[in-house]
Amino acid sequence: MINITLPDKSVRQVEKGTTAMEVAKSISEGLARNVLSAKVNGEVIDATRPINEDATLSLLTWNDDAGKATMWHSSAHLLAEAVEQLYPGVKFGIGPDVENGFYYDIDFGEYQVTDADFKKIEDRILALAREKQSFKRREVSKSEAIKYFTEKGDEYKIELIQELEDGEITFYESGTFTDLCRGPHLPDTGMIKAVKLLGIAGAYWRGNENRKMLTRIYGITFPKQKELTEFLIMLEEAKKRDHRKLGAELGIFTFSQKVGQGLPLWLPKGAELRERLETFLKRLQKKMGYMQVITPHIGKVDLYKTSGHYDKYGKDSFHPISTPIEGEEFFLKPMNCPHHCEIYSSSPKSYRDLPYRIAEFGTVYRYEQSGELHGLTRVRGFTQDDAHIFCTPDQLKDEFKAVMDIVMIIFKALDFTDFVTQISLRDPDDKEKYIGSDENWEKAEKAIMEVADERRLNAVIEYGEAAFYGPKMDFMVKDALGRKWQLGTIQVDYNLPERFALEYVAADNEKHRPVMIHRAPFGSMERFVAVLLEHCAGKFPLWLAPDQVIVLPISEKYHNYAEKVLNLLNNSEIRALVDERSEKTGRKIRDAEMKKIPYMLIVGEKEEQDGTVSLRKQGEGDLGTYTIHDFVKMVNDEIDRLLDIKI
RNA sequence: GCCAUUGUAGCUCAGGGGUAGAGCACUUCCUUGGUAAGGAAGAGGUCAUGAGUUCAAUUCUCAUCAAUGGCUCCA
Repeated sequence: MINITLPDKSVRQVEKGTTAMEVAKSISEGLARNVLSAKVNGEVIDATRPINEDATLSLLTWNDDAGKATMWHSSAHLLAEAVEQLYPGVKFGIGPDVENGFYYDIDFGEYQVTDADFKKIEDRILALAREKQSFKRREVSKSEAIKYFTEKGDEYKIELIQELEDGEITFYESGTFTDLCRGPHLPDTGMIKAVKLLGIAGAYWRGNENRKMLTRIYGITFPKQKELTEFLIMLEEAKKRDHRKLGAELGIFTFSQKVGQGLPLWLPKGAELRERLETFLKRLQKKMGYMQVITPHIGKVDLYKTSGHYDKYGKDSFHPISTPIEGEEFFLKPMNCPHHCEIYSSSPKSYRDLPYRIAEFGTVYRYEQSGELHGLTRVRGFTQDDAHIFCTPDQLKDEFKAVMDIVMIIFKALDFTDFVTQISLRDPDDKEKYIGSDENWEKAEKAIMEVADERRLNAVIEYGEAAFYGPKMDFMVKDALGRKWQLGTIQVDYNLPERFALEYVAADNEKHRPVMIHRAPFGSMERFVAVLLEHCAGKFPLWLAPDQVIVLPISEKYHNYAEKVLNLLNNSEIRALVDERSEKTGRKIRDAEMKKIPYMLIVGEKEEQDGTVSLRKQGEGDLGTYTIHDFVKMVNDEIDRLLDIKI
C-alpha cells in the first residue's frame, strides 16, 4: 500500500500501482470525467499512469493551466494524426502546447497547405476525437526509436532522438499515429469537443534560420463548443483594442509608404499625448536629480567603433552616411549612450559629481528586419526616454533601486498592474556575443541579482537575453492579444566606461572608473504609447486624454453660452471643444462617446439660465447638473488624484 | 531577412477581361431638436506601383512596394 496526499492534505491509502484516474473515480465519477492529467510529486503525468510510491497528487482539469496544456498537447497529436491521414508522406518536427493552444511543425514536401485546407483538417480532428482514442505510452530503446523513424522516413524525429539518452525515450501511440513524446496526454481524445485551426506560418526547424523552414499550423481546442465561441469573441474584442486600429481612429499616428517602413508619423493629437508623457517623466526626473541634455542624431563612425556597436550591428544597420570628404562617415545614432559618454568626459569628474545623471528623449534609428516591424511596437525610428547614470561602484545599488522606483511610479500612474520583471543575463555558453571581461560581467550580474533579491522581486531569469555590453532588468507588459513587449529597461554596464576610458577622481585623489546604468522607464515613446493604447482601449486617463471635455449645445441658440463655458474651461487649462454641428443631442452624444472623450457637457436653456452644465461621463452616462466651477474643480481633483505620486 | 496571406473611396467591405459600387465619414441645404445614429442632395477612386499577355487589364502572369499572422532578430 502507498499513501496519496491530496491537495486538501487528506491522505488515502491505495494499492501500489493505482492510477490518478482510479483515485479520481474513488472520489466521484463526475470528477473522473473531467480529469485531464495529474500532478504527482510535482510532475505532471498521464492520469492513467500507475503511481508506485507515496505521493502528493493533484488531479488536473480544464481549470488548471497544466490541465489545459495536457489537452492541447494531445490535440497537437490529433492534428498530426489527421494531417498524416489526409496528406500521406508528410514529416513531422515538433508539436507542443503553447499559451493559447498548440501547434505542429510539419514538412508537407511538395504540397502547399493553405487555410483552405483547415476545414478538412478540423473535421478529421473532430472525427478522430470522437473515436475516444487512448494514448498508449511505451518506453523504447534508442536504437528501436531510430529504427522506427528511419523506416517511416522522418529525419526530423531521428535528429531529435539522436540527442536523447538511451533509456529516457518514450513513444505515445494514439489511433494511427505514433510520436516521440514525453507526454503527458489525456486519458482519451473524447474530451476534445471543439477545434479551431488558427493560422499557418513558416517556422525554421529548431529555430535556426539556416535550416529548413517547416509549415507550422496553430490551433486550439476546447472541452465545450461554447468555450470556443467565447474564445473567438474574445479575439474579436482584442482586435478592437489593437493600437494600430485605435491609433488611426483617434488620430494618434500614421505611416506612409513614401516615408518608409517602420517610420511613424505622429499626428497632432499623438504628438500632444507624447509631450504630456514626456513632461510627466521630466518633472519626475528633475526631482530625482537628473539633468536634461541634447545630442545630435548622427555621430562619426569611430564613435560607434569605440562603443562596440559598429562591430556588433554595423553591417545589419542603416549604412553610414558619407560626406564630400573622402573617408569621412557618419552613423545615424542607434543608441544615445556613446554621445552621453562623451558628455561625461567633456570635463574632469570628481567623486563629488557622482552620481552624474543625464537624460534625453533621444531619437534613434535601427534597421530592424522588415518582417519584424509591427505598428508602433517595433519601428525603425523611435525616441527613447533615455538616461545614463555614471556612479561609483558603492552607489550602484541605490541608483538602480531609484530607477526601479521611477518605473513603478510610471506603471502605477498608468495602471499597468500586470507586468513581468525579467532579468536578462549573458548566455554562459556563448560569451563571444558579448564585450568585456568575465570579471565585469560577474560584477554587473551580481549587482542586479542582489537588488532583485533585496526588493523581493519575483523576477524571471533569462540567460542569453542580456545586451551585448551588460545584463539588464526588463519590465514586460502584454498587448491586447497577450504578446509580451519590453517596456522599461535598466542595464548595468562596466564595459562602456572602460571603452570610453571614463574616470573620476575619488577621495583618495586617485583616478577610478565609474559604473554606468542605462535606463529607459517607458522603453520608447512609440512602444509605450502602443501598449498604453491597448491597455486602456483608447480611453486614456483624464490627464492624458487628447480632448478632455466636449460641450454639446442643444441647439444653435445656446452656442454663445457653449463658447462661454469653453472659455472658462480653457482658462482652467482643461482641454475642451464645442460641437457646433446642427445635429440632435443624441447624435452629438453618440459621436463624443465614440471618440472616447471623457466628459460631455450638455447645455441648453436650463443651463444657460442657471449658469450650470449637465454632465455626462463617457461610458457611464448622465451624472446630473453641476456649476461650471464645481465641474472644473472635479476635473482638477481627478487629475491630481491620478498623478498623486509620492517620491 | 524567411514562410503564408492580403492590397478597390478617409474607414469597413462588395464586385469582376469591356476603365467601378454600398454603408459610415466628408460638403451643402432643410431641420433647432434634452442624454448613443433626423432628412435630402453632392463631392470623392490612375482599383498599391511597374512591366508582360490580350483587340481590350482594376480583374490574368511576373516583379516591386506596403500591410497582416508567424519564424528568426531586437543595442
